[in-house]
Amino acid sequence: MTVHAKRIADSTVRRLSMYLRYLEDLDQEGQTTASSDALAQLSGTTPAQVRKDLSFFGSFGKRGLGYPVHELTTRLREILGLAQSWRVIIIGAGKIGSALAEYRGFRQRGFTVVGVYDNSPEKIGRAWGDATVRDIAALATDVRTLAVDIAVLAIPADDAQHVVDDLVAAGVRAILNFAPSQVHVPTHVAVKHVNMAMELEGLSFALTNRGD
Amino acid sequence: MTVHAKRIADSTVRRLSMYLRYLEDLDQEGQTTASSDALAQLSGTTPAQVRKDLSFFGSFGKRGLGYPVHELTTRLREILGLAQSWRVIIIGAGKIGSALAEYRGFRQRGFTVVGVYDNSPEKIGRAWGDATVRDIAALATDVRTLAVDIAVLAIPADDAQHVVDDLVAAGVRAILNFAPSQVHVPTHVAVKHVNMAMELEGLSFALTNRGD
DNA sequence: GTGTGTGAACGACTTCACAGCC
DNA sequence: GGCTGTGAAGTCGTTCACACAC
Repeated sequence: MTVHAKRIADSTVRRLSMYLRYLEDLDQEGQTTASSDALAQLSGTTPAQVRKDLSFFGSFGKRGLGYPVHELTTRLREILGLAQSWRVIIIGAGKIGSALAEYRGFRQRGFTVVGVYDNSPEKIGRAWGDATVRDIAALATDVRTLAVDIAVLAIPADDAQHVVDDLVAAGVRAILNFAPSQVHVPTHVAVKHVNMAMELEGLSFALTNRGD
Repeated sequence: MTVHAKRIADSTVRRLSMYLRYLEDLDQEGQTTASSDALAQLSGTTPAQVRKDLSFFGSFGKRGLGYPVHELTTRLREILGLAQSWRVIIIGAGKIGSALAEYRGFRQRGFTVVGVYDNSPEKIGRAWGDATVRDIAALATDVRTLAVDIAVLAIPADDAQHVVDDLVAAGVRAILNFAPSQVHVPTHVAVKHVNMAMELEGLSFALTNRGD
């Protein structure tokens, strides 16, 4: 299963994620089919792109009709690995972490927070949602006992690489990094960066060079 | 000034932003020059990429030596439009917005929060950092009087397009969208998306298809 | 010798365009 | 008639490799 001849591009996966979101909406609205054109308009891409993206994984559509909404929704969940539940820890008991944990879609999509960590004595031991903030020193052992799949880093940039090294050593294979710094990992570890500052600077650049 | 023959790629701008971050560090450490190789290693890219990125804007380096750290730092700030201060409003007085406003780099880079908005009666009127949460209904007029450059959207996906339309009508030309939905804007408006759910799903995909 | 600047080669993603099927 | 699936063509970004400057 999920044997791909080609490596799937990052951009494709991102779009699949977006298609899924809109398909869920359509499904709830009772739509039974959706054309590549409709999906494209919703997700801000082109019909050809939608068809190409989906074609990497099979032929889900019916010519002359479009794609079966409910079926494709299920299929996309499988493809994205959302048919199962992922065990997530959040490192850094600050605003970002709690914004994430609070986010409805987070649980809805099968991500479960199984631990929250911080290095500040003031925060350790405090209640945090359903969980209790634990000492970051416990990470190495907890990663194994909690069977952690994904670690979310919401800590200062200077600490990021150090913590990542510990996580990787402990066996974590997926990291979502909110710290505004590049982290280095072995090839078998997947890392995604969310860098608000960078996006903001992208806007700054756009505003500055708008007149060209 | 800033007359570019070519359109600068988004990926290039993102890397410039990263180079700047590391150059600032190097500058503070007292480093006077940095090679493309050094910058590449810090930012997780290649030396050729660094040189190419910078070459779009001029010849800053000295052959055999590298790039002058302080000078390049200043130059990159100018290029990215960070030499000036940008006036930012945050829409949605929740965790995400406050995480952003709290972030040190935010102010440091010249982004100033000039207003915070929400539609919840419970939140309107409350203090929020230095500001007071205002009614989202005041947006249209405030955008002009406050001379807003950038609007940050930290509201539910369903409300995003509606608010964006209002913002665009009021003259905002740069939007940072944290809502997990695509928003449609005229071409003269710059939009960046930060979608945590999408990144997380990218990791889910990677974990699911790791064995390939 | 060391490291930049850059055209040329390469590779990857996107768009086109049309055959095929409903 | 409408819409998918997909090779082919096109476009855009990255990597190479080397002349050139310090």
